Amino acid sequence: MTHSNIKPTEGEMEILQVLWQKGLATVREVHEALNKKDSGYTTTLKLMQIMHEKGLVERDTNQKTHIYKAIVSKDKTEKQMVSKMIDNVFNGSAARLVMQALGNHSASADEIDEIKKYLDGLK
Amino acid sequence: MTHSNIKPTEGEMEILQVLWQKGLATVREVHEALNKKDSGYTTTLKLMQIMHEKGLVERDTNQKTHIYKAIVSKDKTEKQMVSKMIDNVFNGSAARLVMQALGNHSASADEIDEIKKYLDGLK
DNA sequence: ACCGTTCTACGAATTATTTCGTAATCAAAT
DNA sequence: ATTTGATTACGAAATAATTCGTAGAACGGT
Repeated sequence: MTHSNIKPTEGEMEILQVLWQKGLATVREVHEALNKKDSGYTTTLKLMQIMHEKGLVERDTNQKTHIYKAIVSKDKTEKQMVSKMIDNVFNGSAARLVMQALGNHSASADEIDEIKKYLDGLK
Repeated sequence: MTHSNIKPTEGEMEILQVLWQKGLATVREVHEALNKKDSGYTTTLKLMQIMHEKGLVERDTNQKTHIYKAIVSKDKTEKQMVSKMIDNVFNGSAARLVMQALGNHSASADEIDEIKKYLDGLK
């Protein structure tokens, strides 16, 4: 691998979610989006500063209120997390993960159809 | 929920894998199964002792060498981890997780067929 | 009985992650 | 100008997870 193995922590992951969804956001916006009653504003701020050091996000500091943006791609990060779970939890079998996901999480008939279509497309 | 929300750490998860696979195992056996060059025997021991305190595993201490066994069910634990990931990473969409898992290289044609069969069975 | 090996117990060091308190800065409103 | 409120920076405490060192008990072979 030439490139960084990103491993966002759980807290960082939550923040990334918000950034991916919003595109651009201030710390305040992120903090309110995840409305955590258990932790304060400066906690979110600190996390985002650390994420900046790690290169997970970039920010525009021209204004007093900085504007953040995810650098890591949603797709890549998701793939990585899924890969890790397949390895760690399902001994490398993607199929087992899929079945566990479907058996459990009351996938709707629509979702199932969608997945079948997707599977057909794979061949 | 009446019942415990188990959240094995990553290290604990690795050990559970081994226990699920072997059924019964000593610390030594577990430690060699995960052949970590980066951490010693007593680390594995300590982890397993902590898992015992947490009620993740039980052990037979009649012999000098204790024999461990997972208490938490493989299926339930897997479901929980998958659920958590669906919520945390895929905003509640099982389908998105599935597609991300399959979009990966990791699924072989055989696996895909297996999944399709499984999907048919769901209806 | 003794020695060498293997095991458990467990405190403590290390590392990672999250959380907060406080100071300094800036902007807006009075 | 002064105050008020929102912001960043950042050290440090709090919490969680991993790792190790060492002591003591148990076992097997000689």
